[in-house]
Amino acid sequence: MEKHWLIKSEPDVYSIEDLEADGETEWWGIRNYQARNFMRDEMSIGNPVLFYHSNTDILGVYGLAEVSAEARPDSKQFEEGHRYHDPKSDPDAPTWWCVHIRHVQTFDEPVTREAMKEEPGLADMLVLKPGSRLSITPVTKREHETVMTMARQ
DNA sequence: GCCAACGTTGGC
DNA sequence: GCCAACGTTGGC
Repeated sequence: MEKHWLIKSEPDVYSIEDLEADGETEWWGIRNYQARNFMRDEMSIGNPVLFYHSNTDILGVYGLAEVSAEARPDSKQFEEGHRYHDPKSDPDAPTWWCVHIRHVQTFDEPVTREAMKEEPGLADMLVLKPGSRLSITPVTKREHETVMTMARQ
C-alpha cells in the first residue's frame, strides 16, 4: 500500500525551485521525533510527496516530489559547528534520520492554502489544521489526488 | 509583528 | 514524573 506525504519547507530556506535545480536532495535538519519516525519507519522509495511552502506570502503546494532514498542518518547531526549539529547523537546509534527526495514536477500555479481550505475533500488534511506545526505529514491517497487535480486547473 | 500551539528542557 | 519556563513554528 503506497503512502503519500506532504513536506513543508520555507522557500527562503529551500524552495521547489531549489529542489528542481538540485534534482535530488537529502532532507536533513528535521529535529522532531514524529517527523523523524515517519521518515525512518514509514517512507519508502517512490512515495509521492507534496512540496508545500510555509512562512511565505502565498502559502500552498508548489509541486510534486518523491522519496528517492530510504532513511539514513542525517549528515548534519555530526558536523561540528553546524546549525543542526547534535552533540548528544551517538554515531553508533544516530538520533536523526532522513530520506532523500527527488523533484518530479513544479506546478504552473501553486495550489494555495486558501483554495485547499475551500475544498471539501481536503477538510481533514493535517497541514490545514490550526496550530499544525509538523513539517512532515501523511496524506491520504484521495487527498493527494485532489491536490493533483487542483494543480491541473 | 503578534501570538497560539506545540515540543523540549530542567528544576524540584 | 510533574510542570513551569522557554524556544520555535507558522498562520494571520
